[in-house]
Amino acid sequence: MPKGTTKRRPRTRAALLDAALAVFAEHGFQAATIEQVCAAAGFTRGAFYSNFSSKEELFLALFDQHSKHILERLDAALGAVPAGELTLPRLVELISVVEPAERDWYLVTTEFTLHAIRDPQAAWVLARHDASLREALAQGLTACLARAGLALTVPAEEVARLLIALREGGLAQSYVEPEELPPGALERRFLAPLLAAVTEERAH
Amino acid sequence: MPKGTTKRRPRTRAALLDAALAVFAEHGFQAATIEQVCAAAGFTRGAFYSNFSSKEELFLALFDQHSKHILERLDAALGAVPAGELTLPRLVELISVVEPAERDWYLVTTEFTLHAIRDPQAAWVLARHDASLREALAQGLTACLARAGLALTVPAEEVARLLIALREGGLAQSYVEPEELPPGALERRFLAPLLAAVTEERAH
DNA sequence: TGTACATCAGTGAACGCGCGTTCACTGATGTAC
DNA sequence: TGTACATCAGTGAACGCGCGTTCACTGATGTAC
Repeated sequence: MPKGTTKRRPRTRAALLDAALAVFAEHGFQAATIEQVCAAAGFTRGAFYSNFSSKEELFLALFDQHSKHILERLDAALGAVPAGELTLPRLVELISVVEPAERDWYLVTTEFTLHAIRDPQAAWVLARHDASLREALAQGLTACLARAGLALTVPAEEVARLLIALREGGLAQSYVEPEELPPGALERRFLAPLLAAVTEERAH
Repeated sequence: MPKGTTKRRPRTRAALLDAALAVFAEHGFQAATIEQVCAAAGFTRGAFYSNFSSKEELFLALFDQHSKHILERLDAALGAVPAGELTLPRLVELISVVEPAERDWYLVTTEFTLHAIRDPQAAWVLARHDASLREALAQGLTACLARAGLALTVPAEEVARLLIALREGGLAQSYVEPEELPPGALERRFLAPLLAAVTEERAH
């Protein structure tokens, strides 16, 4: 007689989350129906309510999953560069990378941001995530620049804010007209002069 | 016997648009109901369908109104600076201004952007607006810098893209946590070094 | 300036559909023996 | 290794409410005389 959750459970939940990402990205949170999510995952609506208490909770869970994912990826990317080989152009390239899957996440997380601007509780959740993302980015950036013999002349966290704003704002333009502005192009063009403007040679 | 439209018509339409901005900003396009818009404007739903063919059309009309408004404001702002008095700090301040009403517009136009990323027809509408905004910004910026004795070293239109990305991305962060990052703060901090990095003294 | 009347503008009840959520049930899982 | 059975997981029909849209009607507008 099963006591806790069975092996199926986490797989079903994961399938629903994957499906939700795709469906929310295609239709938006409000317009997307639970039926669509369940159909995409190969389940019925009952299965959904067995795993999530509401559509809203699904949205939160999806955001939460992304939060963890993006932090891991950032740590991996900024940490995995061989110490000697880090030049400014390589750092720029590192920051400018936009994966294809990013589009769906952009759509969902931007919608979550709008939700957060309207709803204090969601704002708190988003703010906490943003803060840890900024911190990780600030630390990683500082460390990377140090390895390239450079130091920031303004607080790292504010530079992190700038980079995030540039990425988000750039992606908005890119996804509306992908041929006009490929994702990451704005960073590739402006990041080097921009970082140069807020760094100096480090005395060691 | 009235032949064309009466005086009431445009006033009703304007009232509905004003109400729609407020209601869409508060609840989002999908969650907002036509009943809410009509109530806020002081009309019944019938009046709405007498002026707009659908909720979608209202959204488009609202975006269209904003497009015109923002272009006018940009022209006014960049054009109205006394020729002699334009310094880089003043230009930065000019670009960094964020009006209180901007928040509602940010919510509605960002939602429209997400819509446009999903829908080619909306994308076309948005792209046309963005293009004229970029052009106006590029021209205005070039002219302003010229008056300050400076010239851009990269295409003005790409700098315009950068400024727009920075503003949109910055506003997203500001509106989630207004106390942490006041609207326009990112521009005020980074615009001067950034512009300095992409301009040079003009030989004349 | 007033009045009649054709047209325009807005009213509000009704329709109908779609979707979030519930619930009684069936099948799957996995432990105990 | 098999089997019984308690619990867990997912099924799918039904509910009910809310909202976009329609439409027959009433009141407002403004021109003609």
